Amino acid sequence: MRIAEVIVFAPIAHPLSYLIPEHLQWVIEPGSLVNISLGRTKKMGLVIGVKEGDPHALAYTLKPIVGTVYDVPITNETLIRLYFWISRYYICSLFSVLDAAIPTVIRKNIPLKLTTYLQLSPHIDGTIDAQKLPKQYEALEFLKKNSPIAKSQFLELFSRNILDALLRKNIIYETFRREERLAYSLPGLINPRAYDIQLTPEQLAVIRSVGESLERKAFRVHLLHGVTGSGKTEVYIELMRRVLEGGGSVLYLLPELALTAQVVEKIRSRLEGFPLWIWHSGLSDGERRDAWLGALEQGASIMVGARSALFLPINNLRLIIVDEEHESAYKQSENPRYHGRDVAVYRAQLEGATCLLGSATPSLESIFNTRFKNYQLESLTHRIDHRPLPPVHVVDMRHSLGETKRILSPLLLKKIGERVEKKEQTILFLNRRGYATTVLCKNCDFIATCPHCSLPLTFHRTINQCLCHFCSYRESLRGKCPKCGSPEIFHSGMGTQKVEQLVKELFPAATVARIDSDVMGKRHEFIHILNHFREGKIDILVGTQMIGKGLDFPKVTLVGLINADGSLNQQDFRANERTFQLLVQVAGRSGRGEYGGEVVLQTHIPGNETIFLAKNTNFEEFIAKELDLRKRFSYPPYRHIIHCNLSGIDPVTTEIFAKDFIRQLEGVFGENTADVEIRGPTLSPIEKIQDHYRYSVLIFTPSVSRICEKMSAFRQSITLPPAMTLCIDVDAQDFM
DNA sequence: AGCACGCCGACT
DNA sequence: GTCGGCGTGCTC
Repeated sequence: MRIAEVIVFAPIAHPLSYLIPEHLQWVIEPGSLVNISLGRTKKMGLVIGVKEGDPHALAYTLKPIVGTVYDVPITNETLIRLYFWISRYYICSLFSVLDAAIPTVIRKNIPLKLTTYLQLSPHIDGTIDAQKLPKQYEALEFLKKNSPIAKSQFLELFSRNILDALLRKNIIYETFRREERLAYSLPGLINPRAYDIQLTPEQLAVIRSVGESLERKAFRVHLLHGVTGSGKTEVYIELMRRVLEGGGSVLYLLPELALTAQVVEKIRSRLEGFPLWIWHSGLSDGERRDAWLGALEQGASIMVGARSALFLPINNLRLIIVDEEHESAYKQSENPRYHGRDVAVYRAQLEGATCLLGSATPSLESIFNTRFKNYQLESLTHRIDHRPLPPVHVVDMRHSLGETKRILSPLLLKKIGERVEKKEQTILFLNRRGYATTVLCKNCDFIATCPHCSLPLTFHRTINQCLCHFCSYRESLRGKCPKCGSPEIFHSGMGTQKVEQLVKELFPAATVARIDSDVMGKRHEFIHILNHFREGKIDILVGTQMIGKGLDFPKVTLVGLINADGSLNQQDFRANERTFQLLVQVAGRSGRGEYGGEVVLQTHIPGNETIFLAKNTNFEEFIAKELDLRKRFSYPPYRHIIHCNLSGIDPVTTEIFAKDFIRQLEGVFGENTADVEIRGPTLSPIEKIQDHYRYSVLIFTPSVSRICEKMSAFRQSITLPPAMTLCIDVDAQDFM
């Protein structure tokens, strides 16, 4: 008898076996979605394997599979291996992986939505008297120009009666068709520059190198480090073309959906004729279904999407591009807490495909991998047409007093004024991460730092002390700055609205727009603002880091970074890295066209090394310094961190449990071995969320694969006290 | 996840 | 005596 191994859509750690009934013998394969009964409830499951076996040899009786949801498998063995790997590596249930990997529309098998259309009959008997029946006449004239038309659209213009009359007279008839909801109908950005592309020698060299991997059809990872404005997208498109022409498919990943429209437009204009699909969280059920089934059936296609697109069953996948690979938005913050970039690399490995990671500011992890693993580094060192990187002016804001000057320095104001006069564009950029209550001396550059962790301390009002969240070191800094004199607890809080309002007051002649999370919620409004900005209808754009990524506006000649140091105060060993990336990326928005450009960077710590290196876009030196620092403290990328977050209502029992948790961990792994170092527990930076106190336990390890199985077993063995939750975050990106 | 079983408090 | 709380455990 044939037996199917089925993962049930229920939190069961283990696959269950089901009999394959005779009539489904040749239908069920790994990847088939099936209906099964579990206990006395009906459930859905995914077949992950089929084997020959004797059902009577088992201690329990097997139930038969009730039926299949589709007549074809909706996923494949490669993806099944990917699910298992994610579950193992990220220490989460298979159920949670499937939940993220297989969308509910696919699980529900919702019938395809048909839209009713109205079609003008080819032969019309007689005419309609324009005098007697003016409305019907009008409708007919309209239909002559607009047939076929969606019924709903027609009814917005004409009444129900008119429609019925025309139907009765057989002037029109109803038809049904599948809704057109391919990527092509996406409301997009206005087509960026139409061009005749002349690739630079540097670009050609990268294409040649990655092209070799594509031809070899063996797994390989390339990291493309190309300065802002160096034409990375052109390289991607050229490589995509090669893959598509050879009959392969491409997956193009972006860290967030705000960027998809722009990229899709660019690809569409350059790679016409190849099917292109979009995948992100904003799709409707129908769009999702179309994209999934389209990917499954169609070869030589392009899929542009967010990290969840990694789970699409793409036919003959040859190339995965991870754009802006350094972005921490690639990390999912709910279970399964996977990193899109790392899963992309693993999927490419399973597929025997090429993986291309690209960024102007690659992550330390990826740079590390080019040196110590097998990633191949590719570089684009020049901007297109040898345009220079914009000069950066650093403005010391420490002694700025007064409402206006505290936010906009005289230099920045002067330069904005010049742009407004010359009708050039300005982007003003706010670093929103600037809310941490770091202890920072206004007089000298002193930042209170933990002596054991090389991390800034956070001031806690409740205990009136500075605390390190990595090792619990605490220190009273009341009185004076240990370096000079007057200490002050500094926090830079200012919103985009405030800046917008101020700029409007100061430059009444200019058109000012703002993009922040409020606007981002509305996709159309966001695109609308960007279109207006591109068309030059907006002079000054104010926003947060959302506008700092990948956008290409040739007429921007000034970028102002209002609080460049905000993210340096973060309670996180990646603070330098994030700040550097942010500053370089945002500065890169300036001077992309033929007009040149410059950057004004306002900071309270002008002497800070990260800011200095970002000012000069000195990537090499930044990497050298930062890698050295990480090595000294054995932070990533030298070791991985598994962040365990324990939270409970009562602070005392939660802390006691956290300590007990560590004791048990040490029981499993030993106290400090080469494989595992355990730190904590410490109160989390956000110590209380919704009345739950949160404690962090950090596990440092050189290899997650070596310990994840033990971790998983450990997690299952412990019983959590009531109202206590445990989150395990492998390769955590933030420790809040 | 469901849905059982199971062991303790307040009700016809 | 039973109804019902939700703690623990199993589902091929």
